[in-house]
Formats: sequence, C-alpha cells, structure tokens
Amino acid sequence: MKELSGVINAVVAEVNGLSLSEQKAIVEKNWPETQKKHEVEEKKLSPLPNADKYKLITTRFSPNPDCVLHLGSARAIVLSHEYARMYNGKFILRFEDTDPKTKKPQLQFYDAIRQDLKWLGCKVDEEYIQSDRLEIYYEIVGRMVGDGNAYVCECSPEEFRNKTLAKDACPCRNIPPAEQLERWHKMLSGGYQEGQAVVRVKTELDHPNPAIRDWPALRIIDTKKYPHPRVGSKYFLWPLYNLAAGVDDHLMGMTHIIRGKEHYTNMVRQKYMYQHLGWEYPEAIHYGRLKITGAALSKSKIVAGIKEGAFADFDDPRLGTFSALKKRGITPEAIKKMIIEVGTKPNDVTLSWENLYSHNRKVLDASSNRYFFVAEPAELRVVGLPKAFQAKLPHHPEHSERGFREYAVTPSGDEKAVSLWIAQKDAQAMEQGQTIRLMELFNIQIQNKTETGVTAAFASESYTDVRKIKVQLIQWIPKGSEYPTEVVQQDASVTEGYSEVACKKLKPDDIIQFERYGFVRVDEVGEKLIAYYAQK
RNA sequence: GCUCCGGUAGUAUAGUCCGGUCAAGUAUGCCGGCCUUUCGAGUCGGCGACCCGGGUCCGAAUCCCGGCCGGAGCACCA
Repeated sequence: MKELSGVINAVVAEVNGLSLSEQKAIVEKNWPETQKKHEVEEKKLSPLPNADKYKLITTRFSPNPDCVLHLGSARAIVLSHEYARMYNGKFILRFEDTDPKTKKPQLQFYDAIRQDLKWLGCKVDEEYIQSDRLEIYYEIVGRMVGDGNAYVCECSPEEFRNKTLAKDACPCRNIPPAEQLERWHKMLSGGYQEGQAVVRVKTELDHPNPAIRDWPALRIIDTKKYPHPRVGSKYFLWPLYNLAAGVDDHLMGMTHIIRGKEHYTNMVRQKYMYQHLGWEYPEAIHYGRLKITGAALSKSKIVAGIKEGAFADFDDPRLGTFSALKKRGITPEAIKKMIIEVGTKPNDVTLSWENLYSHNRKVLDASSNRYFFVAEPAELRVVGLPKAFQAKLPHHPEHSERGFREYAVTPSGDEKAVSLWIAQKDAQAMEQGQTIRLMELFNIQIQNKTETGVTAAFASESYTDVRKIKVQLIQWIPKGSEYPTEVVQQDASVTEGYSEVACKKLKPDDIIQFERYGFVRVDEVGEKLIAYYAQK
C-alpha cells in the first residue's frame, strides 16, 4: 500500500509540474475519447408536463404593478420565460392591476417592470393589462349568472361565512337565474354601493376546504374615492384574482401556469369556473418561496423602508430588487442560472449569496478587466531606485489581447526616491525587514512604519527572485496620478480610496475587478470614480 | 383549528413515480496540494446528507403506517 501511494504521489507530482496546456496536449494525444466528457453539462430544466399535448407552449408572468420586481419574483419570471424559449413557445406579460384599493397599482411600476424584464433578458412576446379588459370579465360573469353557475350575493361576509362553514347555501344562491340576471344588471348599472353585493362562482358546498366554497369573483369598488391609476373612476366593478386570472389564462391560450404555491387553492377554485364554462384548465406548476439570506425581499418591507428613509431608493444595495442587483454588478445570466438550478420544486428555498456569487463570478472573471485600487490610501516611500521603471500591467491575466496600461515610476532627489499609494490594510500588515513585491514593478524591503505611512528600500527588480519565497504581492498607485474613488459597499457604506488613472476611461455599467479587492460595477466616472461593490 | 404540500451534506440540487446499478451523484462552501506577478481564476485531493420510529420485502432514500419538523391556503388581496 505504502509503495503504491508513493508511486501515485510521484506521478501526481509529475503531472502537476506540467502546465495546464501541456497536460491537455498529452491527454488529447493519447486519450482523445475522454475529451468530450470534459464539457461541463449545463443544468437543464426538467421537461414540462404534457408538453406534447399543446401545439404552442404559452407561459406568462403576471405581476401587480404595485412595486418593482425583486429576486422573489425571479422564479416566476425566469422559469416561465425559459420554458417558453425551450419549447419555441410564447411568453406573455400580463399586468394584474385589478385592485385600485388595497393593492393599488402605481403608474411608474408598469414601466419599471418592463425595464426589469428587459434587463433580465426575458423578451416579452405579448403584453396585456387587465384594467383594459374589464368588459371581457363582465361578459363572462353575465354568462355564468345566466347559466346558474354564478350568482349575485347580497350577504355580508360574516353571514356568508357562517353559512358556508356549515356547508349551507346562502339565501342568494338558489334564486333562479332570471332573477339573478336582474341583480346582475342592477350591479352593472350601479344599483349597489361598495360592499353591498358580490358575484360568487358556484362550487360544491361541501368541499372539504371551506375557502373553496362559492368563491367571490367580482366586487364593487368606490373608484370615486379610490381611482385607478390608469382608468380612474370609469369602472366600479372590479374582478377578483380568480376571475381575472382564470379568464385570461384561458383566453390568452396559456398552456402552463408557473406560479408560487400560495396560488394552489386558487387553481382548485378556478377549476370550477373552467368546468362551468366548458374550458380545460392548463397545466399548473406551483413552486415554493425563494429567499436569500439577509436581503429584504418582501414588497411591503421594501416600500415601507423607502418611505421611512431606511433605504435610499429601489436600487439601494441592501435590497434584493433587480435594480439593486443590477447596480451592484450582479449579472442577469447569474440570476438565470441560479433559478434554473433551483428548478420548480414546491419547497421553499433559502439561497445564500455565495451561490449567486459563484455563478456571477464565472461570468465576471472572464469579462472583467483588472485595475488597481487602494482602499484608505497610505503613503509608501521607496528609496534607492537604481533607475526609472516602466510598469506594464495587463488588463486581464488570461487575455493579453486586451492590452495593457503603463505607468512610469521615476526616482527623484538625492535619495532616488519615489512615493506611491498603497492600501491601508496592506501597510498595516507590513513588518520591518519584510520583503514585499509591488505587482509588475519591483521588490522592496520595509524599513520603517509610522502612523502616516511606510518607508522602504528598493530590493530587486526580478519577480522570479522572490517568487520561490512567496512574498506578498500588493497593488500600488503612483502618487500624483491617483484617481479619487468611492466604493459603495453592500451595506451602503462608502469606502474611499484611489484607483489608477486608467480608470478615467471606464464607462458607467462597466464591471471590473479591483485586484485583490473584488468586482465592482462602475456607476459614475467624473471628478471621482463611483463604483458599487459586487463581490469577492 | 381546518384543508393542502413538503422534509437528501452549511446552502442548493439529482435520485423517490416504476425498490436492487445509491455504503447516495453534482454545484457551491470549507480544508490541503499544485499552478498562477490578485487574497481572483484554473487544477488535484479531502470534509460533509437520505427527519425519527415501526412495517412490507431476500433487499427501502425510494412502498405502507405513525410521529416530529417546516411551508402554503383559510380576504369583497394578488
């Protein structure tokens, strides 16, 4: 056994001694058949139930425009959109803005939601707004009332509740359709005030779940008092969720409904309506809630926090809104991959940021150019430079074709000295006598450390000299060519520092990596560079 | 309380329908080696899980029963 492990270790050491490309070349030459397997298999969505039953797979995302979108909605959006694409189907955006009173929509959010979807890369094939479709719901209700499948109920909520809890019909239920139609016309013409009547869809009265029994489909809202942001006071009869969503899902040809499990009983309710109307209910998938550790994801908390001033705006980095994630440099690709990985299970999931970051890092590591940034700058004075140096810093360690930036480091004075900025954190970690390498420049030996900075002596130029002894490599910025920079952290605090002058050429929305610091998204390039911290 | 769901490593997921190939796969995380002018990436190795108790069976993560834990719904909200 010992002999064997000795041999194994020797072989492993030998292979590890080769560069990656050498290793690849050997494998390709000797065992070409193994290469295919190395392609990382992307996690895919499981097939949709009964997909072959439908000729055009149609899904939808149907938000209430009463807030911006956030990570909590990501499951509905990404899954619905991805499935539509996977089957060459259709993805519909439907605004469910039928509550002008308690979940009042706001005009600004219709467009904010469209923007969020666009950013996510979820292309909408068709868009509908329910507040434009009220007449359609009235027509369906009229049909159901006439058929005796729905009725106008004048009972108070309490009265009705007592009856159904006992599995009894309320007094309105058995009134013949002709008379019900009269009530319905009275309702349509404004003969009832808010709260005086409601339309109910008939179900089995003895359904085991009392919440299903004769559910309400349409109610009256005093829109003089509570005008709708889009249609004002034009309508006073507003459909409830199950009427509006149920009717639209059929009329819009929905084949697969993907929504949170809080809607499970709504499916049961709507199936009664579908039966009354002779429609076939689509396939429904109910997934669980998605949380992310530490982020405020509930609409009410987001809205309240902004109102109270706890958060600056909807894109405050502490929030889980898409606009905040965007501002922080989280890519839509990372979000999509994460959601696809999580899939459609009905379990609640609590994602950790690490999970999102790892997906994001894969995207960012390849795309982001590298720059130097020193947080909370300290001065480093190096004496005894034998000559002037020209540092050539690659924009990306694996992509030399992206070019370089160059900085001159020229000694001056009797001491042949030069002053540089380094990060406070690095300065503090230094000890007298220690050798440090300034990346792509030269090696120094620390002489003296004070409150205000560090003095060091030029040691040598060659990197290979110090590589073996694994000295600390740090980033630096020539004094006099610094670019004042603020990095907004994830908790909205601000870190001051200097980035290199090359950063002046960056543009807003560029995502870069500050070496040994982390990925940041460029927000403003002006007198100062303002960047948002994304992740390590 | 009532009506539904669900419980696989720190997190997420595969496997559960149709019991054996699962002493449980993958990703991420953590630890270590190698590589690398970033504390990044890459690469190699390691750590770590079937909620509990019964039953059926030659055999259970998978089927049955009971318990425990978690979630959702019980609005004239969506």
